Amino acid sequence: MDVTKNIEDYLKAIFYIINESKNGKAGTNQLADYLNLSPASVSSMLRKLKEKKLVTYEKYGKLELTQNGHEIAVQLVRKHRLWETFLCEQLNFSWDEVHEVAHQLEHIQSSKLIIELDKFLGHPKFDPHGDVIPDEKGNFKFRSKITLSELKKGDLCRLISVKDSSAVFLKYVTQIGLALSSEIEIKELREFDNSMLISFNEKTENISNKFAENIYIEKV
Amino acid sequence: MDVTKNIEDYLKAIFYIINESKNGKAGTNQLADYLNLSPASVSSMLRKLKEKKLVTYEKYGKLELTQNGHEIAVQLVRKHRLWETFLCEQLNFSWDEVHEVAHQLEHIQSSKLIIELDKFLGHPKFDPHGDVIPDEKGNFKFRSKITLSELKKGDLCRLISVKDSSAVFLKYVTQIGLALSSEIEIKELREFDNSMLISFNEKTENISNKFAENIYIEKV
DNA sequence: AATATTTGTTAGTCTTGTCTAACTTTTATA
DNA sequence: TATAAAAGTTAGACAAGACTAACAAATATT
Repeated sequence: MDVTKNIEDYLKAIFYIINESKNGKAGTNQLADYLNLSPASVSSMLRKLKEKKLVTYEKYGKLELTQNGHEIAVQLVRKHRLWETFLCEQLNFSWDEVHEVAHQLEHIQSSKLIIELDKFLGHPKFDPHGDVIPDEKGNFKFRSKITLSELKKGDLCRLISVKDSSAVFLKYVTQIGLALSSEIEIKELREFDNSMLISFNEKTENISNKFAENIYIEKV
Repeated sequence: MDVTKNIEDYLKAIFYIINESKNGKAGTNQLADYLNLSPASVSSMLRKLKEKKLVTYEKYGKLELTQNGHEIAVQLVRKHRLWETFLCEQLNFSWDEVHEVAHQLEHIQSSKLIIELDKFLGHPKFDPHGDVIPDEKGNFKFRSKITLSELKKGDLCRLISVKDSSAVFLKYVTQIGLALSSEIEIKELREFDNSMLISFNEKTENISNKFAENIYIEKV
C-alpha cells in the first residue's frame, strides 16, 4: 500500500467522478478537468495505474477502480473527512477553510495516526459538511444526493452538504449565511433562467441555478 | 515561502548539521549521509538552493543558510516539535513512534494550522524529547548539549534528550527503561572501550560508548 | 449514412531530482 | 613537501510526471 501522493490524487478523483456523475463513468477529460491536468497526462497515468492493478481500463473504454484502488480511495476520503472534523472542532477552522489543509493531511501515511485521530474525535459519523465518514473497514453509503435545483416552488428542505468544495464557493455560501442544517424554503422559481428566490433564517436571497446545483439538501 | 518538500528537507538537514557539528560546518558528504542521498545529488541541489537565495555557497567552500533559508528551517523544526507534542500528548503515541509521522506532518503548508495547534497545546516550550520548541518568531536557543559520554565516574545527571532520533535507537532507549528526566549515575567507566555502567530507576545497565554519545543530559 | 464534434491517445519534449563513474580540489600524513 | 586519502564536483544517464501538437476513435447531428 505504498502509494505516492499523485497516484492517490488520481484514485480519489476517479472515485469521486464515478460516484457523482449520473452515468457512473469517469472520462479522461473530466478527470483532467477535475485534477487541473491535460487529458494527455491523465491518459498516460491511467496506463500506469493499470499496470499497478489499481484500475481496470481498455483504450477508449470504461474506467473502473479495482478492489485495491477502491480501498485506497475510500481510505483517503475517510482521512480527509476525519481531518476536516478535527480542524473544525478542535482548531477553530471554519467550514470554508478546512478543505485545502485536509487535502494535504490526507496524504500522511500512518495507520496508527488515523486510528488514534478517530478515537480522539469520538468516532464521528459525519464531517463538518455533513458528509458521511467511511468507517475503518471502508464501509459507507453515499447519501442519495438531491440538489436544491431539483426542487419546486413551495418545497421545504435542509442543507446537508455542498458539491463544489472550492474555497471560493464555500466562502460565498458562508457569506450569504447558509450553514449546515439551515432550513430553506423555495419562494419563487423563475423559468427564464432557473434562478430561485429562497428564504432561510428570516431572510430571502436570490440564487442562480448554478449555485442551486451545488447545494445538496434533504426534503423536510 | 512556497518551498517544496525536498527543498525543505535539505534546509532542515543543513540547519541541523551546522548546529550540531562542533565546527559549525555542514559538508556535502555529511549532508548526503544524513539525507540518504549521493554526494553528487547534494552538490547539484546546493547549486539550486543558492539560486533561490536560500543558502550561500562557493564551490568547495563554506555552506551557510541565508536569513530566508534559516527561517524556513526553524519553522520546520517548530512544526516538527509541535506535532510530536500533539502525537504524544493527545494521540497516545510513544516517544519512539512520533518522529516518522511528525516528519511528514511538518511539511503541511498552513500558517493557521500551526498557530492553532500551538494554541491548542497550550504553547508548549519543549517537545516530548525535551527539545526546545522555537516560538512563532523563530526564536530559540539550542541547549548547550552535553552527552552522557562526557561524564566521569560518580557523576549524576538527568536525561534531557537524545541525539539520534531514529526509531531503532529510540526503541532501544525505551526498552532499557530510560525516559525523559530519568536520573542517571555513572557507576563505572571502562577505559578499554569507554563503555560505562550506569544506574537509574534502581537498576544498572552496561552501555557502549556509542550509546552514551547519543544521550544528552544535564548535570545534577 | 456522411460528416462534424467531442473525446481520447500517441509521439516527442521538458523539468526535476536522482544516480554512477570519472575527475578535481582540499586536507592529512608520512 | 610530496603523496595519499578524503571531500566535493561534473558529465551524462535515467525515471517520473507534466506539457503541446498532431492524430485516431467514438459519438452526435444533419
